[in-house]
Amino acid sequence: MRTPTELAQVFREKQLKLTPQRQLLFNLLHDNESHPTAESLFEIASKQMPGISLRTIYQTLGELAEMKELQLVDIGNGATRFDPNMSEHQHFVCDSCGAIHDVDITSAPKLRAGSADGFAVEEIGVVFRGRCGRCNQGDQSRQTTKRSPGLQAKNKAS
Amino acid sequence: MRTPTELAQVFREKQLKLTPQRQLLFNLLHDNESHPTAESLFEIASKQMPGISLRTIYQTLGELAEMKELQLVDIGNGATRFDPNMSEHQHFVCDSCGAIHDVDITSAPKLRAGSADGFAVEEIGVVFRGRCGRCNQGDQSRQTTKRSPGLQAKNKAS
DNA sequence: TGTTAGTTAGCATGACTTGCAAATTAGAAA
DNA sequence: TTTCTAATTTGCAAGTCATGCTAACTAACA
Ligand SMILES: [Mn+2]
Ligand SMILES: [Mn+2]
Ligand SMILES: [Zn+2]
Ligand SMILES: [Zn+2]
Repeated sequence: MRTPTELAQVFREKQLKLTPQRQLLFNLLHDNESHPTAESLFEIASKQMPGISLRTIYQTLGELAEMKELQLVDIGNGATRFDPNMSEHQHFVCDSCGAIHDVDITSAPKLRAGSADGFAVEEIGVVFRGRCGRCNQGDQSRQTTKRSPGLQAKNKAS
Repeated sequence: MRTPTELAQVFREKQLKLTPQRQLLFNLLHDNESHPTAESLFEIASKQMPGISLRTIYQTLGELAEMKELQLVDIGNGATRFDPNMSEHQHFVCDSCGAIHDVDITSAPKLRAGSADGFAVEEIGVVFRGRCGRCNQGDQSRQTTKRSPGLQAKNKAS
């Protein structure tokens, strides 16, 4: 994603208003590597701008995504994560703490879906799952990421 | 996924009842390569067994998943897809017709997340997107897969 | 055939998003 | 600076997908 200043320029050119809500989000997202959810951004934004609407967060995130200023990262479970880092990279999701880390697949050559099958691949999404370094060592801390609650219901610890 | 007969055996051993609902699903899922949603299975099942509950479909699918008899395929958008094919393979999702096809990555060597970062990768999910052979040629048929409706709202065709 | 633990069916509830319309406001013109 | 208006923000309803809960039901076995 571009800098808040650059984005302001882009918005002006498209006769989109430079509202304080938008500017705040530009700032919160710039260089943000936490892969936040709309909800988490809402909480943070609310501190600096009490009263801002969650609806507006979704709205703005959607606009930025449409403008290719950020990408949506779908990790299967839970809310969509937003990523201002548009460079080609993949993600590692920690099943323990829920954190998402960027992963650059330098080694693995470009994947190719069998074009022989007639598929026109436009996008490839890769998500690694496991436990991050911190969660790996030490405590078996409480699981944050809920993996299909129901599917584990039967494990009744009696 | 194993055959309906084999599954019956497994269920008996685990003192799980062999209900007609379960048997029906065993049959509908066996060798099913359509990557159905719970809803689509429900519709088909309803024809052979009017009155069957969608809740039961979800319930049974969850159990089978827990038993590693089928896997959940998350394509980001829409409902979860269920896949009785447990062999290691990836998926291609057609953005035009929504169909999901199996893809065997023979060429691409095993991906590895930088273990140097201390990540313990347990699972890798890969989803290819694009247009399938049929949708690629001929008509630019109506899009079935809805990609973030809101994000395209602004494209007002006036 | 009776007994009972395992299942099903319905409906409520929850998580995450989007639709909608009234109220508000940024930005340009007067 | 005041006025004007199209763009935006809000709050709330509604939608989609999935799970929680529990009364009614039944497969399986003695
Ligand atoms: Mn990222
Ligand atoms: Mn498959
Ligand atoms: Zn972690
Ligand atoms: Zn297609």
